[in-house]
Amino acid sequence: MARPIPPAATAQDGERARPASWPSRRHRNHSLKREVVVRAAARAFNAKGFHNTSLDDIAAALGVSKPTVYYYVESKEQLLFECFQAGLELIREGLRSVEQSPLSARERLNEVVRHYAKAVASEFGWCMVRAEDQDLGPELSRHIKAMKAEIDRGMRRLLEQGITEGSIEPCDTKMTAFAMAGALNWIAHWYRENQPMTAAQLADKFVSVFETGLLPRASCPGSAAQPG
Amino acid sequence: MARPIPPAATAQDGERARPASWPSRRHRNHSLKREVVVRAAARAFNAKGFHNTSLDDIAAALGVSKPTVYYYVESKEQLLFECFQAGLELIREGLRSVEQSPLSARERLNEVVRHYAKAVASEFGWCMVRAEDQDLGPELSRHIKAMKAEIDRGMRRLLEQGITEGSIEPCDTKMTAFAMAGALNWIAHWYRENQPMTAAQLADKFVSVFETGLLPRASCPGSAAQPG
DNA sequence: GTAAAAACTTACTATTGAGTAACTTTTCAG
DNA sequence: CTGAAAAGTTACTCAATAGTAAGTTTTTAC
Repeated sequence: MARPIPPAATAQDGERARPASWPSRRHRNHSLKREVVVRAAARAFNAKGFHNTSLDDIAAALGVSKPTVYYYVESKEQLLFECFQAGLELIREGLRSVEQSPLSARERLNEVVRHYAKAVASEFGWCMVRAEDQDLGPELSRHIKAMKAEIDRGMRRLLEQGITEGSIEPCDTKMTAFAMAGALNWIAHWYRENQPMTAAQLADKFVSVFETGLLPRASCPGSAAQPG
Repeated sequence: MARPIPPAATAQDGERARPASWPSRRHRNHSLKREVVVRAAARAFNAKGFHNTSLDDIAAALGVSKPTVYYYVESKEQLLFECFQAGLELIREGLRSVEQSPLSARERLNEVVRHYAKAVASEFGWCMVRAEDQDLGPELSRHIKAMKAEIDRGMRRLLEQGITEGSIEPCDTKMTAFAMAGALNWIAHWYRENQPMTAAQLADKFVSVFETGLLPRASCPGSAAQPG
């Protein structure tokens, strides 16, 4: 009896399938299962919120008992942190991916926005965006804040570069970055309940919203196809 | 002994000072004190989050005992609901305030944005934005969702009108409304910790960010002073 | 002055849920 | 086959806290 965590869950939903057999053979890999646990936690937090989810819930969702969850993870706080981090890491990847790009700053920023939107629409999006730093101890909280600050700096720098090189309209870079990040973060609130489009389509929509602005520009020919 | 809730707290921080003596004389008015309790709850939730705030905390902040809080309010859930509602009501006021306005749809939308930003920067902003509907029963949750939907409809309608009349650049009104609301809601996350400007200044900044967009428009003369 | 209503108190109950101790089963190296 | 390590289990502890019961003080209507 006591069927362990179903290994199918690892490659089950979304995400490109993992190399199938990586560190050691069979399904008896600790870190792989740990990942499954974190993912289950993310889904549970997603559905019911952090404080309304007990570790018994998470265990039940996996078909195991609570101490098994503790066998893989140190505490509930740690579990939240991992979800947090997994989501933020997706965004940081987006920032790194354009570091060497020859595109204009605006196009690079758009690329970051696309990554960002997909990260927030992922299963970790809700945790990343909704988790309160008050639920993490000072250590972990500081770590998360540092990652967030890095993302903010990266976006502002792209805005500044774009303004300097002329691919982005001059603006208050701080407020613009805040507004963009806020709009993107908020996706986590509605996307899971209501998925009228794929994350990629959604990402493109947001790029377009950020680029356009409310003021009419129809009288300005060619502005929709700016160089860069 | 047992000094009751200090009436000074009502007019203590921010917000225009209340008429000082309104419904009945003396400080023995039930609904006035109830308001003080709700406001204290908002501040406490603001500081520590809903689930990390006990009713003992709120009572202590007011210098009374927990059953006194229950004397004014039915449950913790109700307390959250009131905060929620207080914030949303500020936004709805914004929407109503422009209903009869002769301004262009874009200017009316800007006015709504200004109201919205101020509401989110208020002491109820955090609750309104961060409270999870999972923390409210089905009844109250439905009520909140209805109010949110109304706000969304109002913003979309202004966008549509603006596009029709030419004061707003054509766009995907649904996504644009989502992005704007998200950016505004997110203000609640950073404004309380870091208040580099007044709520009014902040509101104007956001109006400007939404209007401008990232695509350069410098080559388009006169676009900054559109009619309407 | 006095009795009833309003406003608060102390001192509980009852539940939930994080985390652990101690024991059992499964897997696998040799 | 076998014993030790890995993976799980049952059955707890213990603290926090939402909410209440029952009694006390304060206010005010008359």
